[in-house]
Amino acid sequence: MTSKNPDAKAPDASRRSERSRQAILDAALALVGEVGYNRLTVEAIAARAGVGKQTIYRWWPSKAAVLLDASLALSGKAADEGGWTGFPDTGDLAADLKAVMRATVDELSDETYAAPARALAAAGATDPGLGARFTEQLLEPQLALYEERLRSAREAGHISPGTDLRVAVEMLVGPLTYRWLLRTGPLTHAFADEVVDRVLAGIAAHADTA
Amino acid sequence: MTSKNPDAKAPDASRRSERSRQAILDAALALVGEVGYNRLTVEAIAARAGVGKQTIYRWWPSKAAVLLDASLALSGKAADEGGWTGFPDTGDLAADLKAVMRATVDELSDETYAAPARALAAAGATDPGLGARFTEQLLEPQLALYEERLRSAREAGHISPGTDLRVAVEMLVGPLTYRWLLRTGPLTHAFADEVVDRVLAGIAAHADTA
Amino acid sequence: MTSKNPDAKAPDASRRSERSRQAILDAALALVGEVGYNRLTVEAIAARAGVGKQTIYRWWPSKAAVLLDASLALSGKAADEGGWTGFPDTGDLAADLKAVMRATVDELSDETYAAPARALAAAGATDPGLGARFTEQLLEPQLALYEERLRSAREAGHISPGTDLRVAVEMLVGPLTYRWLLRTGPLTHAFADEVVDRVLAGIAAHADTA
Amino acid sequence: MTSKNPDAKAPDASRRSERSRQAILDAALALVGEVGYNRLTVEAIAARAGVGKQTIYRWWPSKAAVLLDASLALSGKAADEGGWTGFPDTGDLAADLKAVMRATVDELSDETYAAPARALAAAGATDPGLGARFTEQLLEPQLALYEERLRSAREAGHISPGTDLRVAVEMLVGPLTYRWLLRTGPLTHAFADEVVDRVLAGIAAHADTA
DNA sequence: CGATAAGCGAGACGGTACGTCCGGTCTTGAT
DNA sequence: ATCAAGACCGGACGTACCGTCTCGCTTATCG
Repeated sequence: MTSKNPDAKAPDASRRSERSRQAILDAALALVGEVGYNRLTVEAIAARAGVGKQTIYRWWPSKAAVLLDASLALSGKAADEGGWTGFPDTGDLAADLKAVMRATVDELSDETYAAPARALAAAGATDPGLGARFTEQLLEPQLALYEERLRSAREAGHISPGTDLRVAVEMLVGPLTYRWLLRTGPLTHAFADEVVDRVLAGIAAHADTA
Repeated sequence: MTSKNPDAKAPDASRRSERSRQAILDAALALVGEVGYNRLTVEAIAARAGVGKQTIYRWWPSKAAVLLDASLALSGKAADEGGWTGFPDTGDLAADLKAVMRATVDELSDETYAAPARALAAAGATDPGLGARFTEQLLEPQLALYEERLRSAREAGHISPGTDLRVAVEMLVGPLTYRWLLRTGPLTHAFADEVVDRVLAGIAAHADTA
Repeated sequence: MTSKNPDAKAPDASRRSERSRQAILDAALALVGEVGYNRLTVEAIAARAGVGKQTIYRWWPSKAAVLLDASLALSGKAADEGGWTGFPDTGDLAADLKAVMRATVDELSDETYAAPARALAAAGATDPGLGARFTEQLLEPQLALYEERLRSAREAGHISPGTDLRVAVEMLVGPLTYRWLLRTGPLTHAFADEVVDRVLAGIAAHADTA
Repeated sequence: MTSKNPDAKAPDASRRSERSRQAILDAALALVGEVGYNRLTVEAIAARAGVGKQTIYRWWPSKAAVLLDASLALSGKAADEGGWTGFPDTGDLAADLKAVMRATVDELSDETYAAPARALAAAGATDPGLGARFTEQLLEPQLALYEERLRSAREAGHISPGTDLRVAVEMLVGPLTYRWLLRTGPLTHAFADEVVDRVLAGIAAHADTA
């Protein structure tokens, strides 16, 4: 009789109220922006959404899960609207990476997007289950795009063939995320550019030929 | 110019009970290891420490602040016992960095140390005030050691004279911290070594001379 | 026109749990007998009743109010069980009054009944709002019975037609209550009889005919 | 090791600070008037009096005891100032009793005097130990004056020689106190007069001669 | 006449209870 | 069967006071 009770009656998703689902996700995003994650409560989400608390608990296990779904919806909508078909690939790896990293800096500086993201990252650090979903559903798709671009560059011979692409990706986004979460310094385009330049220098093709 | 209530009577620190202070910090560390940060309560800390709740609220504004002080004390004690006088400087920069980064990997893999640290990093991400103290008091001293070692290397001509040391430091610890907090992959010595090698390649002296 | 906060959401009384209501009243009576009014706490009532504190605060403003309702229920039950249809009226006024007053003396000497009553009287003396409810709901019904009996006697010509019945009633119960609350002397049947005799002498029919 | 520890060092009364004693009693009276007995706290008394809490606990066992002493001092001062040498004895018993009872009505209607008195009566009803002191030290002296006056009347043949003086006294003050504490009706001179007349009629000399 | 011990103002301390908030479950009536 | 509404049990919150316990600091005897 654990929390993930296999006997639990799974709610019938086909009867789910789409209206309520949307209202809950909207309310969660609005409230996390207003009061922050720590003061965000399921009760307030329900009240704001005009929904019974049970309707939230029926479909999500925690406020963090609600917020994660809300963020997924948000990023999905952003992708649709922005017409993002993928990572730019102009042939100039440094330029492409800088363009994306600068856009990321801008996004992380906009508290509308950043507040829920920060909250989820923080909650995920403490709650492994949530963290797994967060990483898998929000982070990985992004990382995969980076990785794909780097793979293309490696095949083009622009970076060393022995480069571990996964490590390279994390060397790019790691420092950015570090500054963003831990606020050890200003999150600027210059910082992003510098990281890109140094990482590329570290994995450059000539590095192995030397 | 207090942060919250200018009318608040500041308690008289000279009368503070050292016995209670220690008991509270010990209890906080013990409990965060047992139940995790989310289930950690001020009430439980007080009970475990054999202390009135007010004695906690008198000296700390939140459980996060207690945990920060506890971590500071812990790292202070670790430094004392470990006889750490600073960063190793054998002349071999890569080896020195790898030694420290591997030690960090080990520490972050030991949940005894990692649980409170993760909790604080997460709480700090959400609470700027706390985050500032966390970064300043726990993180910066570590970063400063890295920076100093890199400065020494730069002066010795082992890395490019134009290197922004601060950025270099964050390129080292950023990816590590990223994996640790977001669990995007296993936190291994190999990963640490790879990061060190790639970063050093990126800031190597010959990079500019080439 | 609520007494305190016009914004307060009134709870929906139709959904109230009768089981909880009963458990709370029972627990309150039991506890006031065990530890006395001063050491009676809302927390203990809730614990004993197996109820959340909020369920008490939702329906009552204070422990005194709980105790008042508990006493009302108790006196209601006593009236039901005792088959009390009203004041005795045998035609012998003195005998009837003595019977009732002696019964009152017995009741007030039984701490089971007396403890909550004393507590309520005391709390009511200090808290006008509570006092009004106490007087109106517990005391007045009793006084009305006395008054009715005296009216019947006045109509029968057994007491002076000019007698202020209200004052007469309070001359009967006042001294009794005085001894009970202030413990200026033993509360005995003899005392009750003496008061009845003296008061009747003071309002006797011949007093005006003389 | 009970609360009345015989080993307890009795404080040395000869060293007691009269200034503090007065300040405490004054503060207690002032505060009980401002916030009522229930919200009166030892801490507030100490703060208002500019006194350490221990100085209160050293000399009194509870806030009720402080208030009792304060009331004693107050009634003592009132007696001094009023030049009250005792009960009036003009030879007209009814007139004398009415004069005193009317004065009592006036006093009980003045919340300055009434608030602490009501609080003490209420506290005494619930706390036997305090009640005993209250009755003995504040009430009995008053009752004794009544009793003395009635004895004088009995010796003068104005009331029946068989009258139980103690009961007679309580028949006079009981109804008054009852109305005052339980607020069953307005506390007026007319009420006092009516009670005096009826009681005297009940214990009149001719009552036995008839 | 200087030590020494009391009372004293101040307030930190271990506790208990307060009244509130919210988590997560359950019940009711409407759709 | 889901939903809006919200009562319910439980538990933690942060606060207010309780009564005890040091702290230095006057006093005010007494050796």
